[in-house]
Amino acid sequence: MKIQAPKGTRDILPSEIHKWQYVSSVFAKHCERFGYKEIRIPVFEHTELFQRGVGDTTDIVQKEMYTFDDKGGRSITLRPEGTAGVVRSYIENGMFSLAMPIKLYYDITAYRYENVQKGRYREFHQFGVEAFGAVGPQIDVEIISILYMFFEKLGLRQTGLNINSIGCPECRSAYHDKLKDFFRPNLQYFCDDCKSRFEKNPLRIIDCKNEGCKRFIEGAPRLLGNLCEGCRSHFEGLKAGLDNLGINYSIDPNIVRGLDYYTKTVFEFVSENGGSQGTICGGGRYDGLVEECGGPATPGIGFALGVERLLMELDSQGVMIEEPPAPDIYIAALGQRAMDFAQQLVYKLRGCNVWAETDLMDRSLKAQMKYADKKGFAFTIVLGDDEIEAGKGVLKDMRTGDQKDVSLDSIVDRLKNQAAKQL
RNA sequence: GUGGGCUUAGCUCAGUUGGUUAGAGUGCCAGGUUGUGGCCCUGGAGGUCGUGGGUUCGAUUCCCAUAGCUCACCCCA
Repeated sequence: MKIQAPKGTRDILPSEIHKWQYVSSVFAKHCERFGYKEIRIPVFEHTELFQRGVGDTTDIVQKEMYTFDDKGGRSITLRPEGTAGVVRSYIENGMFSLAMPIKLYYDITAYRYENVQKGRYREFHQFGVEAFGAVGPQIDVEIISILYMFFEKLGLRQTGLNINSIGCPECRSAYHDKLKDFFRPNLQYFCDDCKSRFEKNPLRIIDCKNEGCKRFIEGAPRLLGNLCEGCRSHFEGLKAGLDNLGINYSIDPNIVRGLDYYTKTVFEFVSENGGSQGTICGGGRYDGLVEECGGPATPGIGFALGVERLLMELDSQGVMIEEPPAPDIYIAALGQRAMDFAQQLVYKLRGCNVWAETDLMDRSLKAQMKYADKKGFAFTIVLGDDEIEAGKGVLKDMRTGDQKDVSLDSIVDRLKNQAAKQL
């Protein structure tokens, strides 16, 4: 039986790697400009971190985690997202004693055991940002502006920003009571999922897509209209801050985010090209998370951006990503003397940062030329006994087909100081 | 967890109303030029026709099961 990549994983092949490298490097430089530093966290953590951090009631923890016991009997889980690990690191490394706010970004893989479909994989890539220590809405605005400008830099259009506030524990518990009072008379008619949500997180009942439930959801009080004074003014501050920067947004009271740790601000960027996996990026504030994970009470906010979905969106919007550069020069050699010389030559050229290759398969001149053509070399040098004897090589421009003799003594110096393309 | 579609060469796909050695295009390798790529011509390698079972004289083709891929629901990046 042929061994295949596990379901939901895929190879990123050399033919497409330049796209990944491009978005990663643009993202990294972009974040640095906002004062964020990269953090690298483990692929796996103790299972408990995600149970506490992401939340026991979430789909992620309930059914999507890659969890196993290691040989020491510890329960280990492949990270289903990045925030929990970053928070753990923040606490473990005492970052709360560094200059606030702490501003971090990351470029990671994440793992969720789900059925795959377009834009959804079991191993997927996320760019993320987390900021700790800032209470006010200014940091919310900065975080969102990172994304807004990032999409602009990449040349994306029509990517909609939706924002919402889901309140703090105080106004949420008051609101939960209100919601429960609203749902309680009809509780018996709700689906099983909703019945269990009723106690744990009644907020999520509103999201239920079940037709039977929808009838009783209609007219339910909205959290956005029931925020406490602090949360209300925070949300107002966020909107004013976005307006101040000219960032367009819509208010979507239905955004809840599937992770339990969110408080106050939640937001997402969605593709307007439809598609069921339209959420390219999601994020929000998590003021209780650091404390929940055992650290000092510290406000935080961040986002995660799906790299697969970002690339899909770039593709569907026709945004071109520059092809990798063509190789500089191929040394085609005939005969042992010439081949030995060619080996020396490419070695020297490589030492001078010139992209040079020569034959490794004892192939005919014709086959070597074919290779140079297929790989897109700008130039070749043909070397045989005659050339070695005369101290010259035949330099060929592969695009035009023009050939001319070049001195072998000076060839390295010439290529060292100027790109082969300019020869 | 639930439902639909698909599965023949590295890739994209034909095909067989069940019948000797299963095809094309493309890609790869080589030759046509014993010192020259692209175009063209010729040849070669490459397939247990997803896997297992059944029906049949005979199955890639019909039936059943199963796996994988894919799309969608839920949820999410």
